[in-house]
Amino acid sequence: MIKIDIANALMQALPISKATALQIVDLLTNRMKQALLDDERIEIRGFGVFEPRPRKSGQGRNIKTGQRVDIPKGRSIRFKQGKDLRGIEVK
Amino acid sequence: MIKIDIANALMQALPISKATALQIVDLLTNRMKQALLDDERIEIRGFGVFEPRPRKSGQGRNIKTGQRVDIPKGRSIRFKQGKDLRGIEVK
DNA sequence: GTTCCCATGATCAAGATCGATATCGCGAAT
DNA sequence: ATTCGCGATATCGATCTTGATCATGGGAAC
Repeated sequence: MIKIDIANALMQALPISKATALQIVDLLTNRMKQALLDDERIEIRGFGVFEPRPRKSGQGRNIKTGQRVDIPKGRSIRFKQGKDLRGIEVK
Repeated sequence: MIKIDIANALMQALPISKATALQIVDLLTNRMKQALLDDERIEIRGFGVFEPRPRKSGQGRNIKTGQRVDIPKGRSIRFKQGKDLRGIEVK
């Protein structure tokens, strides 16, 4: 599923054009990006929670040279699946 | 940021009611949930990728009883942040 | 606006999994 | 059709994962 698929789902359920649907998707993702970049957590019950969290990790490895590389602390976004997505049966 | 905040952002940018905005948010999250439950990956360039993946884990521990608990293989949703969310500066 | 209900966070340990890097091929997005 | 983000890959330390229970607050009903 990619952006277009989501937009299609939207325009099928609402009386809007695909262009508008795409606008909406972009709008939402942009707002969410802003929030996450602003270190704000996003919680949508039933779906999941996006939580920006500091990462200190340690060191990785440069595949080319094989040498170790220090991984700066930085920050990562953790997505914790909500109840509706938990307990998924293994197919 | 919670569902209402997202809906507000939507209604501020588009000529729609808050009720409609909420509908849209629910619609999107529901469709995404369906896709994920259907073992489908969701990719939105720049934002991130939701990827259902099998988990085999091993065993955890029940805090109450202190006894080990077998962690069933199940499935988890991994969210990999896109380029726009990577390289977040540490504040 | 106000209230009620139930999803979520925190907590334990230990083992599975992730993340960062560089390059290229593929495919998402325009 | 063009552009440019993403997957795959290797290593290994940091981080996530599960279950039970209470407190908190998301979010929906009134």
